[in-house]
Amino acid sequence: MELGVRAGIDEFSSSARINQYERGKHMPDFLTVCNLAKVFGVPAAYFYAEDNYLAELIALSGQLKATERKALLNFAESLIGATEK
Amino acid sequence: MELGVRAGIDEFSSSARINQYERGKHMPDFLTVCNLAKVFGVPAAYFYAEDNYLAELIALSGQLKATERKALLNFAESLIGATEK
DNA sequence: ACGAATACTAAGCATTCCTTAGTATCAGGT
DNA sequence: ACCTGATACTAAGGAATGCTTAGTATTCGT
Repeated sequence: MELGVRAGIDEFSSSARINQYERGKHMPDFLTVCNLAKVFGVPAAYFYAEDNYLAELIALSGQLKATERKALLNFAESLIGATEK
Repeated sequence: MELGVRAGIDEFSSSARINQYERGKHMPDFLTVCNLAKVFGVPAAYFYAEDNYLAELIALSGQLKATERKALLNFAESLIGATEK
């Protein structure tokens, strides 16, 4: 199952490119990252998260409806408020 | 006060580069994004957020301690669980 | 109004990614 | 076991992008 093709990459270069990404030889440009993100059903920012915690949070937030996202944001703000001062 | 210099960019090219980024003529490479993120005190993923909501969430999560981040993640999971099925 | 410092821009250089072509590896059929 | 086709992987060069340089424009303080 060719991942890259589903992200809109030409089928003749998809294999090579995905392999280069996996080996860390190259990073995909931002457009490609966005397309891959669509395939995985996560926000593009997911791929730039510096740890698994943040990655998970971004992935989850991508599944929320607007009202739930606001609730999550409020909760985050309250956590900040609790410790400062 | 030159922003780019604080992100470790050579002072002779900093002005030009920051300007190119602001005008949208170029995108900074990932290393530069990480350095800018440090300056702003946010995770690098912040700059790849597709809307303000997600950007805010990422920024806030960057300020949390480990235990708080877990709490936030749990809350997000509970929001998902509430709507599915 | 002048000078200095900062903002902005264009053009070419340098770097990075993408494409191509080819090799290697593996699974299924015979 | 052998052949075939499909997929995984890699290297090298071409295409695209960002970075540097140099220069112009603008702003700000005096």
